[in-house]
Amino acid sequence: MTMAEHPNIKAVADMAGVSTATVSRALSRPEKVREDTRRRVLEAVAAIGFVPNDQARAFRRRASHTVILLVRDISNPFYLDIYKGVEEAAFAAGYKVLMGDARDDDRRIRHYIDAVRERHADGLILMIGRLPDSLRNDRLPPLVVALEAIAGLDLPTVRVDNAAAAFEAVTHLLQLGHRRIVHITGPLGEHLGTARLEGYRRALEQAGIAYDPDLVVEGDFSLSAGRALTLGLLDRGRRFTALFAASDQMALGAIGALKSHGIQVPRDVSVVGFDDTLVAGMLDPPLTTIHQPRREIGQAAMALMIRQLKKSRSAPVPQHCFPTRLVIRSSTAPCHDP
Amino acid sequence: MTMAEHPNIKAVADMAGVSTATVSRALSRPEKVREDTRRRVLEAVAAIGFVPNDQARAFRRRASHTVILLVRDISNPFYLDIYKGVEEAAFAAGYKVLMGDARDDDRRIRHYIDAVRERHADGLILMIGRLPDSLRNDRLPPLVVALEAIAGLDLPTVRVDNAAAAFEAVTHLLQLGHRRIVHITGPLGEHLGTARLEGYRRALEQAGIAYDPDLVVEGDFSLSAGRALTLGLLDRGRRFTALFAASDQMALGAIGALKSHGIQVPRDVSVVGFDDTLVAGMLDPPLTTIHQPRREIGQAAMALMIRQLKKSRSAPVPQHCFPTRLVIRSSTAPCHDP
DNA sequence: CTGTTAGCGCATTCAA
DNA sequence: TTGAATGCGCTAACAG
Repeated sequence: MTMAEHPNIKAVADMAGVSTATVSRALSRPEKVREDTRRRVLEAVAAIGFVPNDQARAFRRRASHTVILLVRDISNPFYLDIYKGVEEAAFAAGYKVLMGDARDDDRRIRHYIDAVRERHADGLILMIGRLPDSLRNDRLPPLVVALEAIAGLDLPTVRVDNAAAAFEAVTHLLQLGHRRIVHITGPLGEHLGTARLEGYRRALEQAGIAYDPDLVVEGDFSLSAGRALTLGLLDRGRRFTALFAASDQMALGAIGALKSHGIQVPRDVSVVGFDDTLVAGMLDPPLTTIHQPRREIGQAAMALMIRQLKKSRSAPVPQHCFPTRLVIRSSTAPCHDP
Repeated sequence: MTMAEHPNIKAVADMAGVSTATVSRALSRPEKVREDTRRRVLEAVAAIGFVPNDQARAFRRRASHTVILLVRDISNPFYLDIYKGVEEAAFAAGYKVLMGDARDDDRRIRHYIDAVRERHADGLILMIGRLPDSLRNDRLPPLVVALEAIAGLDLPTVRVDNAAAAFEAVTHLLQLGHRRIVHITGPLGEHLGTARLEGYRRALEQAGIAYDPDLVVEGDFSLSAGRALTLGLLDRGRRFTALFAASDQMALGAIGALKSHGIQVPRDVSVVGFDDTLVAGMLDPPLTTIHQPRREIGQAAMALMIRQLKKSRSAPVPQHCFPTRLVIRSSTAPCHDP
């Protein structure tokens, strides 16, 4: 007698001398089955080497137990720890995680949203700052937003206080005596960009320093933007003794640009980043930056997702806020400039 | 008349005045359906807002069109470009990619292998160096190995010539006049570790330099290992003018250890890494290292996977070999030591 | 080229 | 507590 390639619930039922319904119950809702029946079923399962076909189960239950984590740009190591947190929470709850790369491309974003309609996934954790207009009118699938905010949409969110974090970063520079502080922002069409800019302004205001638009340039979080914008400032002859970048990547680009002009960090210019990515501590000099508890944020986002999926869209929209922390390393120093 | 929450193929069939089979064909194998019938079906699809339930489709076809990419440690940015390549090839072919974190933990590895038995995925792309013994006897799911090798298993593989790459790296150091060259290896129980060590030995041999076991220490690719092992060598008073680490992470750790002893790179000691990760070029000094075409490797691995899934386990085991390239930056310099 | 029919494997009624 | 029967949505024979 040869064993079936993929024994099914029927084979188990036959061997255990019960019905398929009982096998199904014994496996999915053990409490609804008598002790010794359950034992017999489990023995048959083991004997036959039965593995439930989760594809069929998902089909029947209309739930895939899969969640998509959609990020801006997958090649940013920033997301790795987030993913790790999401994956851990998912793994523990029997969920799988699919990672999606939005690349600021409407077609790709749409594709991942559609994946829920096609039942590949039950919901999405968004780490992007906007949705294509073409989607705004559709009925959206279960969503959780992590570290971002999508204008006009009130969604369950895991966030940090970006303005407060930026305020702390800039205040650190002010306390070191800096007065002419450049800010390379994120995209100003999105919350991440405006909130950090807001913190920058508030810090200056509190210190009684006028806001100088010449010292503020709009970036997009990328290394190349950080480099190009800093070079632009230097070319235009802007004078400054400190620079606050809205991401470590841009801080990195800025440092490269400064070095290429023979400007030393932190001797001539202090630099603060945002994110505390892995590289931040390895740079020369190690970067002062804002740390976010990425792993915990990922876990919380997944927890929110699971909750939403279980409660079938309950009323209150949960907002989970995590603290940030300024990590002071060696890229910032007292201002020597009068 | 209200629209169904999730219109199915039957609704489309009714509206288009055809059978469900025709709708199915019109969508999955358009060439098997007459032009105008197809048009009518597509109109109905659009009118109704029908989205195929891929869960049901996968269930019926017994294929999930999902592949798992199982890596050693997800927090290593090295894998991001690989993932990107895999995802691109998958996206283009209508496949999804699930990323799994092995963490050198048998339970986790087993879990991801089981995911195929449970029909979550059709196969796995492995970037790990071993499988738990408990699995060796089982019938394994479709596998592709990328950049690694699993002892005793002859699997479709995308690889680079690690020995040749290491040979090139060490030869570079030899040409700079170095004679006492440390090698921090990968795990010597696995191919990645032994192959690179082999290249190191061959390079020394060709230069007529005796192999000195005191200069070779076994690491595990991690930053902390690089640091600790280098400190160990220094503590033991080993003298060397160059160091070849089997990963950038370990090179990073080594540089940190050297700096902490006041040893400058590359003035006092030249350092070569392996992988050309993002940080390599940003370090101070920028790291000389071995570059691997990660994105292409990811694409090739996915292509091999798809081929395997389509051809239902054909006979010849494809081996795809990619070239590596020594990227010379500033962490290596001529030897000043006699 | 198209329709009819029959399941895929499982979870869930409804009775017993 | 258990079994018989039903159908999720779709695709794949098989006829016509």
